[in-house]
Amino acid sequence: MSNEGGNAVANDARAQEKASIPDIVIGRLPVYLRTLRLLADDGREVTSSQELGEHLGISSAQIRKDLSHFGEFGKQGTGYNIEFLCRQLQKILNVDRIWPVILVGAGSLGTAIANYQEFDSSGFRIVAVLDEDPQKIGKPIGHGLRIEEFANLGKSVAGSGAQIAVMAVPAHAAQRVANELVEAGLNSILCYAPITLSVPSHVRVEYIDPVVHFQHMTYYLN
Amino acid sequence: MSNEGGNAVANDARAQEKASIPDIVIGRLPVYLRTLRLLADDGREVTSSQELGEHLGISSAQIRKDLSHFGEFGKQGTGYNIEFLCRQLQKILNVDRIWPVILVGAGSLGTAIANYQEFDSSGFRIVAVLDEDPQKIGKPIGHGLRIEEFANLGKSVAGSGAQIAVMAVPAHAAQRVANELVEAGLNSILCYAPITLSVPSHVRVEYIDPVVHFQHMTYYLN
DNA sequence: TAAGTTTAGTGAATTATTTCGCAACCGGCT
DNA sequence: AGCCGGTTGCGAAATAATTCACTAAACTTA
Ligand SMILES: NC(=O)c1ccc[n+]([C@@H]2O[C@H](COP(=O)([O-])OP(=O)(O)OC[C@H]3O[C@@H](n4cnc5c(N)ncnc54)[C@H](O)[C@@H]3O)[C@@H](O)[C@H]2O)c1
Ligand SMILES: NC(=O)c1ccc[n+]([C@@H]2O[C@H](COP(=O)([O-])OP(=O)(O)OC[C@H]3O[C@@H](n4cnc5c(N)ncnc54)[C@H](O)[C@@H]3O)[C@@H](O)[C@H]2O)c1
Repeated sequence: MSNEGGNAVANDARAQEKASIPDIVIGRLPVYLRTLRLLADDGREVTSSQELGEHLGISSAQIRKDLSHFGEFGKQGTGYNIEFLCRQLQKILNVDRIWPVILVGAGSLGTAIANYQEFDSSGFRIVAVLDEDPQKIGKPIGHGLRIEEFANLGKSVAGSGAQIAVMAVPAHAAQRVANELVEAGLNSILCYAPITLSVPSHVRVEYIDPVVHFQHMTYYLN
Repeated sequence: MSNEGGNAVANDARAQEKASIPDIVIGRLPVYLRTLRLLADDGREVTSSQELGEHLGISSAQIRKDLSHFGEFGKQGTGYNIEFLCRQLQKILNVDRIWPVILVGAGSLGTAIANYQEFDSSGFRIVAVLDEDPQKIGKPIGHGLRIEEFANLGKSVAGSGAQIAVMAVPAHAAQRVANELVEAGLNSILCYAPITLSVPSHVRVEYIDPVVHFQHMTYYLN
C-alpha cells in the first residue's frame, strides 16, 4: 500500500501479534536499521529489498517477509523510503526514545564500553558505572561519569528507571552480579562474561563472547 | 537433512559430511564446550544432556542430536565424560591447536582485546596489533606486544601464518581495512565495527555489535 | 496513453530445525 | 543372574524458517 498515510489500522492489528512474531525476525531488524542508517548517511533516499539483501548477504524475499510482519512500508516499483523505514523500525524496536543503561565492571572492557560513542547516538545512555574495587570508586570514566560502588546499584536503578544492564565483570563474579541485578529490578542483561547465566524467566540475557565466534570460525578452517 | 546413508562406519563417514552439518549446530558447540569446561573446573567428571540443557536453557534432545552429527560420545545410563567430550569438541572445532590472530585497531576496545586473557587460554594467540595512527606505533600493548604500523600487515600474516583477524577500527575505516586483510590472505574476520562488510565468498566474517543486542532487547520492553 | 520495467507483499511450497518417543544399553542393586 | 532407574542415539513427526512464484501496483519511456 502506501508509506506515510493509511496504515495505522494495519499496524495496530499487527502490533497485537507481537508475541507471535519469531524472535529470529526481531533479531534481524536492528541489522536492517543499521544498514538503512548507513545508506541515509550516504545521502540515499530510497532503497529496495534487493539492494538491502545484497548488502547484507540475505535474500530480498526474507527482508520483505520480515517487514511484512509489521505493516506495509514500501511502494511497488520504487522500494522503501529510507528515512521512513528507519522511523518505522525504530518504533517497532522501541528505540524511538532514550534507554538508560547501567554498566557493571569498570575494567579494561568496561572502560571501552563507557567510552563507546555509538551507544549514546543509538539512544542507549549509560547512566551509572559500578564496580566493587574500592581503588576505582570515584574515578572519572566515560563522558562525565564517575565509577560508583556496586552497593549503589539499587539507588542507580531507582534514580534512572533503568531496565537494562551491561555486565563486564570476570566470569567468576558474573552469576553473583546477575543475581543482584535481577534483585534490583533489571530485566535485560547484556553479558560479556564467558558464562551462561541462570536468571528468572522474566529476565532476558544476551551474550557477547568473541571466543565463541573464533571457535565457530575455526571449524571451517584447517 | 544431513544423515544420508547408514551409520555403521561412524566417525570417518561423519567427518566427510562436514559440509552438510548445519551451521547453527556448529554455532552451539563452542557454548557446549565453554559449559563443559566450567563443569570440569568445578571438579565434575560426568554430566548428562539433561543437566547441560538445564544449564543452557535448551532441550536435552537438541544437545544429543547436535552431538550425534559427529559421533557417539556418551554412554547410556551414565551420560558424558566431561574431559572426553571436551577433547572431542575441541577436535571437531579445530581448537586442539594454537591459532595466531591479528588484531587491527589499538584504540579503547583494541586495548581491552589485547589484554584479554581468555583468548590465550582458549588457544587464540594475538601475534600482532596493527594501527595506522603514527602516535601509537611502537607503544607496548597486551602481553609483550608492541603496536605496529598497519603497513606491516603482509609481513605479520606471512610471519605468523595467521588466518584470523579481529577488527576494532572505526566503522568508516572498516571496509577499507577488510579489503586489505583479504588481500593479505586472511580468511576469517571478527568485526566489532557496526557495519556489514563486503568480502569474497571464501572469507568468513562474524560480527559483534552490542547495539544490535540492545535493540533486540528493547523490542520486548516498554 | 500504452507498453515495458521494477518492486512490494504474500500464500504456497520447500527446506531447515527442533522435539518426540522409544529401543538399546549401562551400571548398580538384590 | 535378573531387574530397575537412568541415559544415549536416532528415526519419525512436528514446527519453524526460508524461498518461490505470482499478483498488483508504481514508475519510466516513448
Ligand atoms: N577485555 C576484553 O576484550 C573482553 C572481551 C570479551 C569479554 N570480556 C569479558 O568481559 C569481562 C571483563 O573483562 P575485562 O577485561 O574488563 O576484565 P577486568 O579484570 O579488566 O575488569 C573487571 C572489572 O570488574 C570488576 N568487578 C569484579 N567483580 C565485581 C563485582 N562483583 N561487582 C562489580 N564489579 C566487579 C573488577 O573490579 C574490575 O574492575 C570478563 O568476563 C571478560 O571475560 C572481555
Ligand atoms: N569501545 C567499545 O566498547 C566498542 C564496543 C563495540 C564496538 N566497538 C567498535 O569497535 C571499533 C573500535 O572502537 P574503539 O572504541 O576502540 O575506537 P577507537 O577510536 O578508540 O579506536 C580505533 C582505533 O583504530 C585505529 N584505526 C583507524 N583507522 C585505521 C586503519 N585504517 N587501519 C588501522 N587502524 C586504524 C585508530 O588509530 C584507533 O587507534 C569501532 O568500530 C566501534 O564501533 C567499540
